[in-house]
Amino acid sequence: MNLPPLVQSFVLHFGEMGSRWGINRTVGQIYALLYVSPRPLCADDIVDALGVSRSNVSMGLRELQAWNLVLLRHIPDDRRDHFTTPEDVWQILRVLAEERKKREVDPTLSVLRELLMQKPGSEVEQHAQARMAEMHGLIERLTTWYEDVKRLETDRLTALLALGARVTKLLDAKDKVVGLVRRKKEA
Amino acid sequence: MNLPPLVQSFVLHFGEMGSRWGINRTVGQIYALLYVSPRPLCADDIVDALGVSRSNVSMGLRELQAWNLVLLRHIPDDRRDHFTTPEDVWQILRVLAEERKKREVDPTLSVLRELLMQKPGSEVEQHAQARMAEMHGLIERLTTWYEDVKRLETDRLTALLALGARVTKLLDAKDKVVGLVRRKKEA
DNA sequence: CCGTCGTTTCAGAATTTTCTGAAATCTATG
DNA sequence: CATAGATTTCAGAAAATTCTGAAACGACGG
Repeated sequence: MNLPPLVQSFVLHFGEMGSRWGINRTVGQIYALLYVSPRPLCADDIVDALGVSRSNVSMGLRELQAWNLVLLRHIPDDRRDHFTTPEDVWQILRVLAEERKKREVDPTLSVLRELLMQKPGSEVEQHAQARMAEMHGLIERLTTWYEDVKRLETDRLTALLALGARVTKLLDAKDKVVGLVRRKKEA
Repeated sequence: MNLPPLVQSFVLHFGEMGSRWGINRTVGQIYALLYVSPRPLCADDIVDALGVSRSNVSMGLRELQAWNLVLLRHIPDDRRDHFTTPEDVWQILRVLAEERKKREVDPTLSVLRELLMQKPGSEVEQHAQARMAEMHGLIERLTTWYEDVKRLETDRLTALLALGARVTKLLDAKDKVVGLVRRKKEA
């Protein structure tokens, strides 16, 4: 590996973290490299930069494409495929959230649904099902919330984030206004 | 493994998913078993239920304790340690979020901060740093938002979730009111 | 203290995942 | 349609991880 020190540190860190994120080291490194690179890179650039085998890079890029985390770009007068990450970090966040949900949440949700359909055959199974129902409820709430907010445009989303916990103040205010209006109507 | 079918399916699924969640199969299974079990279990119960080695269970429990996902319970007149999961699923969610943040986000955040302190030595490094700054900004926003909302009590949180994307309506309303008040003041 | 019951540690075996190099496949162009 | 450049596939090597059984450890009652 032969990279400017700053870039190298970044790339190595992503490699390390890769395993905690459910992607392997090489994939993490490739992603990091593309993320900070000022221009699209082709597979051989990546081989040179990271010092891993050509085929490993090929597989890594394949996986990143499956994750929708890299984009294919074509450079004029060059037959080779070039790759970048989406420009906008918010876009990246969306993609990441979507993919993780698909891989880590949806399967569990569907298994839970299935198990909840079955008739419990004993006390123990009955209790188990009640627990599963709780979990199912929680996950479902979270995912519908997520489905909702993911549609928001970026500036809306940042506004929401900036608001943070103060949202509840707004909620209180709303309740108060609604209460007032209702009382007025009833009078 | 000798469990009621419903429980077995659940446990096996969690085992499978374990790897996608960064915990290993046995750990996932132990957790699932404790989650649906109507009473606390001791290590040997788990060995019997899952058919894995005693030491494997011991290590699994150790890891789950590190994750704060299981609780130690003592049963009167029994010297053995017994284990459960937190009763409240929301509590579990909080724990999970906290731990994942600690493991998956915080290290990256601190690396980014460190790299952003350094002086770039070239064009390429300069660009890389700009990209890192974008990522850092995004993560920081998210984490401060998270720090905010994690303090909310459960019912507040559910209210917020139920509201979903309609929060923005509320935001618009607020902006309107603020505008009115301001104009009134200026008049 | 000693023995018993329960838990933890740890070195190596088993398994799984990741990585490589060689060969196969693909594709644009002369 | 042959060829050269580029990419992908795949079987096995390398590395990492998970799991086990044996031994060490700890604590409590006698």
